[in-house]
Amino acid sequence: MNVKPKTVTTTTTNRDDQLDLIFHALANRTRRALLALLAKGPSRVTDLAEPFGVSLNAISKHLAVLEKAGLVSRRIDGRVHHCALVADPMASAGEWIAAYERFWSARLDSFVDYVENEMD
Amino acid sequence: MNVKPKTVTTTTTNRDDQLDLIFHALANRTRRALLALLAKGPSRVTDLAEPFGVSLNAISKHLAVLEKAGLVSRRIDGRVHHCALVADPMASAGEWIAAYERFWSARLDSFVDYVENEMD
DNA sequence: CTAATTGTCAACCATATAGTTGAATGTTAA
DNA sequence: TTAACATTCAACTATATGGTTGACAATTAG
Repeated sequence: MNVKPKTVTTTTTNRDDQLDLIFHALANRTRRALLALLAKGPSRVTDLAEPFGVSLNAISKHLAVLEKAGLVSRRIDGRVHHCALVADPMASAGEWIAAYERFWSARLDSFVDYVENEMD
Repeated sequence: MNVKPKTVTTTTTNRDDQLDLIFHALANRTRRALLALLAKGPSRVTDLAEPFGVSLNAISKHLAVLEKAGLVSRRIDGRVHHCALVADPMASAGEWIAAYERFWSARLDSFVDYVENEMD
């Protein structure tokens, strides 16, 4: 008796925490642009910062936010940090959004119906 | 010459502004829960607030954020405000995310390959 | 060894967020 | 007409955000 498990498999962060972090990370255009850059391949912090009109420090902070959301990984090689895109967490966000797909496909469907019946 | 158009079709908010608003709106679990409620049908503000352990005012503010992002519409009928889900803007966010799908489908693909070749 | 490079840390600032309480507005019901 | 109801507005608090500058630690190059 009283054998309820102590390790509750709390995945450290539950789904809501994770979605909070991911959506928050995506809610900034500079961070989205950083992800777009990383989609072209891994890159050093300085190179990532170069296209933006803000300080290296600001980019460093943005990368920390992305890292916390699991969207960026980092390999430290001497003094240079190589950052890489980790898109997997976006799948969670995408799935969450996809659950609402039927609510916006309706309009499209009626447009399709309209087009399909236009020959009448 | 010098006939460049003056009305640049600035849709008042450009795509980045819109994504900022949408992702920010989604980056809060209470607001996501509100959208989930509204997915079941339109609802009055008071009814929306009832399941949450926060003040009506807090919910009122969350609804304002969702409205600003275009995710909620409101029909005022006397003293009661009827809120409804407007999922369409989610499509933009979904499309943005979908552009990264190939970066996480890789893993899934190799799993599919593995399964498909398991008979060898 | 010294100097330049890479990147973070620390402190600071202005603004935004999420929440509160209390008052105000408008609407419906008794 | 008065009282209850449905919401927002206003003011306030605590914390987070995005940015800055300057210092620091570590690595590499001259």
